[in-house]
Amino acid sequence: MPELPEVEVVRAGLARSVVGREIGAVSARHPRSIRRFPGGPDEFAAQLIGRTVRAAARRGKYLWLPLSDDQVLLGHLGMSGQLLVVPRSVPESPHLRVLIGFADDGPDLRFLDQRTFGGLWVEPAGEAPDHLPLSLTHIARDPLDPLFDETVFVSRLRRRRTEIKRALLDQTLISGVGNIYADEALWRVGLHGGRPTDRLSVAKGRELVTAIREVMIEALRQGGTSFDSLYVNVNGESGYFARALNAYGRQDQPCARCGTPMRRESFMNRSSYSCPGCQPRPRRRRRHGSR
DNA sequence: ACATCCACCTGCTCGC
DNA sequence: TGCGAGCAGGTGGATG
Repeated sequence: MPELPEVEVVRAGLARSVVGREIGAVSARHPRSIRRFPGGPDEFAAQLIGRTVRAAARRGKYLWLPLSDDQVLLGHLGMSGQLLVVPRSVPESPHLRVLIGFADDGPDLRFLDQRTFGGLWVEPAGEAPDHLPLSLTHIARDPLDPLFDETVFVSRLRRRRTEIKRALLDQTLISGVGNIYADEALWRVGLHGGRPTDRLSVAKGRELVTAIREVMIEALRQGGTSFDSLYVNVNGESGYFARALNAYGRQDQPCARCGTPMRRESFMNRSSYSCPGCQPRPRRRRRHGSR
């Protein structure tokens, strides 16, 4: 899926292209894409038509558009979702799931989603300034959020009894990190993802946060990571960070730091990439209570 | 509360 | 060419 940098690219595009516009016709073409909205397609459209988009917000990998009347249009791109801003004359793609038109007859907002893991829904707004809706309160602040509390994150991380990569992918601990940026950040600080969280020093924890933030900011500057046309901005354009990746997808290629061929391991039913030289596997955890 | 696993989908690539 | 297996950037809900 798009991780934080890719979602932020989309949010910025929405801020430029749809804020201030009144929603016109709405058509939900696939019930699965609005499954998180209890009312079904007609009610979904009714909740949107006539309302004006006030802002474009994001937390982690979730996006939302605060609307007039204290409602928000929420979205998650899942593994393959796209939010595109396209002129009405552009033919519909076979993966079009939700079509949102505007009263000004300008470009549509189209939600495309090949695998339908993503979705859109409408919900009452939360409190200002962000209007974070209730369904997102379990999502932790992300490392680019000015209110992200690094000290709290590191201490929660060290209280966990799990592996560091699992923890990074847990959106209730830190949001926005997915499989690519977890591997990139772990490579940068020389940690294997299997290292136990409760034996990480505070200093190393802070280093890790810095690495996550740095790799995300660099990716953002390059428009995000795109291996194919699935991950694009609202204008359908790919980002260029894929060429700057040091870990993800680099199995058997030399480590950019030490030259050792990179390894690929299976983890949580997905792939993890790391350097055997810079990121040694942890020794087996000592039994609890032993010394 | 916390930790872990799996279902939910489509489409592409690879080996036979 | 065809076919099955394996793989893909995520999450919520069910289970311990």
